[in-house]
Amino acid sequence: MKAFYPKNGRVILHVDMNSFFASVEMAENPALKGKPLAVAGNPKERKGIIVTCSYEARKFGVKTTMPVWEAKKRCPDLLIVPPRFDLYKKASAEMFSILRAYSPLVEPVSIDEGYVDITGLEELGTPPAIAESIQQQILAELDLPSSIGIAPNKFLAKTASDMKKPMGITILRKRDIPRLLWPRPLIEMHGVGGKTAEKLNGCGLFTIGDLAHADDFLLKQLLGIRGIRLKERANGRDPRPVDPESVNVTKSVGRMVTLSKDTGDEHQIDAVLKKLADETAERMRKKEVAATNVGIMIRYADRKTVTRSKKSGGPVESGDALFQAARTLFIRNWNGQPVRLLGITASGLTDRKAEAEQLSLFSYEEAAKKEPLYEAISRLRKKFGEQIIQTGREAGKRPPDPRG
DNA sequence: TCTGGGGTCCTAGGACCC
DNA sequence: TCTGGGGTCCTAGGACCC
Repeated sequence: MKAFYPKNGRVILHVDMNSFFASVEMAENPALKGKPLAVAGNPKERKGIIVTCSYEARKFGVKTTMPVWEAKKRCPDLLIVPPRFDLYKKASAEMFSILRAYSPLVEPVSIDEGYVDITGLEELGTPPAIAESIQQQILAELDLPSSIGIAPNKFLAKTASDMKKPMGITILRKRDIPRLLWPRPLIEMHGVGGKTAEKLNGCGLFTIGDLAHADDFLLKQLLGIRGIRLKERANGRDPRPVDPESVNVTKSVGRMVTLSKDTGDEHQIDAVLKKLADETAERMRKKEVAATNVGIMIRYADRKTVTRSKKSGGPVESGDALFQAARTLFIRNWNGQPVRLLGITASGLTDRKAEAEQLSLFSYEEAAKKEPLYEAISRLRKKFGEQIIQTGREAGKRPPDPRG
C-alpha cells in the first residue's frame, strides 16, 4: 500500500466522464439506455453536427463533429436529441462536488473532466480504492459512467483515463511508459494535433517514443517551446500542479454563431451583432467582469476566418458598449462578401468590484483634485481650518457643476 | 447535403521607448 | 548620414482541446 505514495511523488487522478451529454440524456430518460443516441444541433440551421454520441452509436462509426446526415447514413436507427446545456451544467456541478468531498485539490478542465490531487490521502485508502469509490459514487448518485486515470502527474493521468472506456480505472506508472506510452502514434498524444503530427512525421518521428528521444534543437526549431514541453511529457515528466483556482480565472468571454444562411445584409448583421453583444454582456455580468479589449470574428462563405480586436480606453461592460465596439470593428474590416459566422469576444477582463473601487477611490478623487474649485477650497482650508468650508460633495449633495 | 461553439496558449511583427 | 540593441505593448492568427 505504501508503494503508491512515494516520498517525493504525487498521486493525481484524472476523472473523465464517458460520452457526457449523451449519458446525461440517458440518465434523464432511461428509455434511451442501450440505444444509439446522439446529441446534435439542427441540420436545417447548418448546425447539424454530432456533439456527443453513445457507445452504441460509435459502433456504427458515428463520431463527434460528423454531420448529422452522414451519421444517419452510417446508423439509420440513430436517435438524435438537441443539446440541453443547463442539464449538463447541473450534472457537471454535482460531479465536481463529489470530487471535492475527497480532496480540496480539484481542478475542472472542462464541463466533463477534471484532475484531483490525492497525494497524502492514505487514510482514504489506496489510490485505486479511492478511484473506485469516486467512480461508484458518481454512478450511484448521478447514474453517469466515468473513466479514471491514476498517475504521478497530470499528463500521465489524462493519458491513463483515455486507455479504458467506459467505466475504466487505469494506473500509469513511470516505469510503464516505455511499454504503454512509447509505441503509440504521435497523434494519440494529448497536445499533439494533426498539424504537429504532420510536422513531426516529416522529420521521421512517428511514435511518442520517437518524440521522447528526439533532438532538443530540432524540436525547438520545429515547434518552439511547445516542442520541448511535448518531449518532456513523452518522457513522463509534467510538473504542472493541480490548481483549484484556475477555474476562477477567466481570460475571455464570447459568443459566436453560424448564421442559418450566409448574408451580406447590413441590417441583419447589425441585429446579430447586437444579440451577440447582449449575450456576451450577460455572461460578463454573471462573472462580474469588465473587458478592456473587444474582438470580433468574421467567417466568410469559403470558411476563411478573420479576427480583429481593439483595446478599449476604459472598461467595457454593457451590451451597448460591446455592440458599438464590435460594430466599428466590423465596418472597418468587412470585405463586403456574404458572412457565414459572426462572433464577439471580450478579453483583458478585470474584476468589476475592483474596477468600481478604483473608480471611486482614485479616478474620482484625482479628477476632483484637478478642478479649480477643489484647489481653491484646499487653499482656504489651509488658511482657515478644516471646518470652515463644507463642499457639496461632502454634504452628500451632487458635486457642483464646474460650468456653474 | 459537409464541417459548432466555447475556450487557452503561443508566436511573430510592428510601434514605440530608452 | 548612418545607425545599436533591448524591452514592452498591441494585434492577428495558428494550433489545440473538449
